[in-house]
Amino acid sequence: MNVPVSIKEVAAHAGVSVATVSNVLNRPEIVASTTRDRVNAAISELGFVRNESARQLRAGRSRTLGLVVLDVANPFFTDLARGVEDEANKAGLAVILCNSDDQERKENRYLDLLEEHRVQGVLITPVVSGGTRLARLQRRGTPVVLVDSRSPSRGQCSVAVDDVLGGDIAVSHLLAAGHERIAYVGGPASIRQVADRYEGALRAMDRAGLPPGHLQLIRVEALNVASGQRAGRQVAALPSGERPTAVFASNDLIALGLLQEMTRHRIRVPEDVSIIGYDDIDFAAAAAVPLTSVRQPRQQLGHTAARLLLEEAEDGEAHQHRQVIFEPELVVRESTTLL
Amino acid sequence: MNVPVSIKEVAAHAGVSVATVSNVLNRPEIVASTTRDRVNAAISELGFVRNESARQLRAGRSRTLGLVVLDVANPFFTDLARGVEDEANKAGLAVILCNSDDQERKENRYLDLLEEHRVQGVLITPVVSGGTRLARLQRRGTPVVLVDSRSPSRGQCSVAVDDVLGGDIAVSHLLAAGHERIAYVGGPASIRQVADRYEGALRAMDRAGLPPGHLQLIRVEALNVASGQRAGRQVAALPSGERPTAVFASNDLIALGLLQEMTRHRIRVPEDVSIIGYDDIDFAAAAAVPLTSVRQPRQQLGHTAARLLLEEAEDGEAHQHRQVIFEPELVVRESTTLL
DNA sequence: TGCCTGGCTTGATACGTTTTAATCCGCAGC
DNA sequence: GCTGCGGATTAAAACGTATCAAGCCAGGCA
Repeated sequence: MNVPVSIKEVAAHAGVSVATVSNVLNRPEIVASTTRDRVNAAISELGFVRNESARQLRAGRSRTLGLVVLDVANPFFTDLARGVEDEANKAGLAVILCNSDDQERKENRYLDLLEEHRVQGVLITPVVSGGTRLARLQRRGTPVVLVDSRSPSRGQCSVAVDDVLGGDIAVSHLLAAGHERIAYVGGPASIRQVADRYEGALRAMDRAGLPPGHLQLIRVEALNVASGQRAGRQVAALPSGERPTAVFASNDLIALGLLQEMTRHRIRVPEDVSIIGYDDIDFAAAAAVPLTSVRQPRQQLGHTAARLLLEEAEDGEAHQHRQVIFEPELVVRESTTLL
Repeated sequence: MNVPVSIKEVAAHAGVSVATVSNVLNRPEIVASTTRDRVNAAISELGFVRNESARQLRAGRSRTLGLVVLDVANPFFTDLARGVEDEANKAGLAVILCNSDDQERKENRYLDLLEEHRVQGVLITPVVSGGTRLARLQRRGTPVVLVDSRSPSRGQCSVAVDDVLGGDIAVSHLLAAGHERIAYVGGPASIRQVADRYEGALRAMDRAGLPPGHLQLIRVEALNVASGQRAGRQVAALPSGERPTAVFASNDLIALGLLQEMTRHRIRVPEDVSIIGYDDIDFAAAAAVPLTSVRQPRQQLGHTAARLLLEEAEDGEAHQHRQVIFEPELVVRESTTLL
């Protein structure tokens, strides 16, 4: 039983033609019930399993879709993936999850692979924004939806969260609590999310009548816990008179790193320093000092992106590209307090 | 350019036969260099992309492999997936990552899907151990490697970590630090990992001359942060004379939940209660009190599993199944201390 | 000149499925 | 008895690729 059985053998075994077997599989209602039963019996007796490759070849396109993320280890992306998966499953599609690891080379390799698989479409948070490979893929007819990144050209669908607003919300919360000496810990400026949140932070400062220079900027080289720790050591090293009373971290991983370093240096959170993160990943609530954070609708982001993609795959040429933008939401926990 | 171009059009454009084009793609060395150049020119000019479905149909099997995990949101599994991915990529294979979510129904659905895709093999941490669907899949010729779970029957390859030893190591560490009132927070007993770590813990107690009843057992219903918090509330509710001086959590997510709850109740870690986790996920080191934990070689687990699978896919009938067992390793940080 | 050799190239076939158009057959209506 | 109809079935073609056996041709040898 080591060699898979084909529709042909099922047909022979049931004494019908292959077309009938195929009909039983795809439009059971048009075949007479006695024949149907006979075919089904043959199928389970022989252990027949459809060959997806053959179906795809015939259909001209596959029943899968590609999702390319920057970092599978970041809970933000696994939650997003979860949303995509739900929606895809509902439509009977499988998801190929690819991890570009922030490297353009890996991203390109995966895009090639997905194109060879003739996926119905690609959901991607691109490493760089003007990628030629991605444009080419799309030009050749594969629907592409940008995830957590806005389309510059309106030539494609995209799903994102308003990060400027998010930055504004975060800093407004700190200002409302009486903080004025505030620092922003941002990753590489090339990452749009980082830049937007900074812009939002400045907007909030401005509205409060504070000059932009007033917001202290601490740069880190990546959006992970280790970088947050390094930033934390910088903050801890400041004399307490110059130390910010509140820190806005550009994501929760950074915030967790900061928090750990504060604790290690016996700087109390939130009494000495308030910390606010971004994303509201599950670990944020579970931190030793539960993190105040700006929540992004992660799963919904995934849902929506997948739905847009399916829509586009359905509509074909007639498709109207859409740019969906969600609003983030403040979640107050214990890591921030009144000054 | 919306309809993909096939090998046939490339052939026409280059003035050769389809066989030659195929040769250029698969065995370039056997075709004359001038022809090769002409074909390559045609390929890039027309924007030809191989059709993977057709290749697979012809080859009889796909160039992908399936990985089914219990919980993508658990960093243990994403790290493992990373290891699998590395190894698979090296062999030119893509990975379909499936999330069974601890539900047998979803697991079965994914197994069907993978079989229809004619994957080269399946790597799986099964929801239940005696699954008939899995056995059937294997009987029909798809190589299966059990991941983080030992094969009961030796009828298949498996990769696991010695969890009994891990439990022993954890509790021995606590005993050596002078703790005697120790609690074990375990998930559902049906999960092998949970049971094995418990057994190891008892073994260490026994060696130290302590009766099994001495190890306090706290059951939780799942291996996640929320369950850890619930366990933490139980522990905090005990009068301090009866409260364990050390807690061994069956994984890091539980330990993080415990830690948070201790902090909330002003029970100091490690001064009042030592906590040791299991897995050593990245968040363990980044917790506000960096967690002592029992490290599993997660990526290596993935590497090895993938390699075993590829071996089996290669060897065919002649394959000798292997059971690989890794040893866990103690990582001491700040959440445990001398009594 | 005829034959062989070896390097390249190619025609034909198969992989497993779906779908279209055609066929078959029993039966009602005239 | 013939026609037409409609439901059930089927033969055949197509999807794009890889491979095998066969073919072609230039050049070397007898």
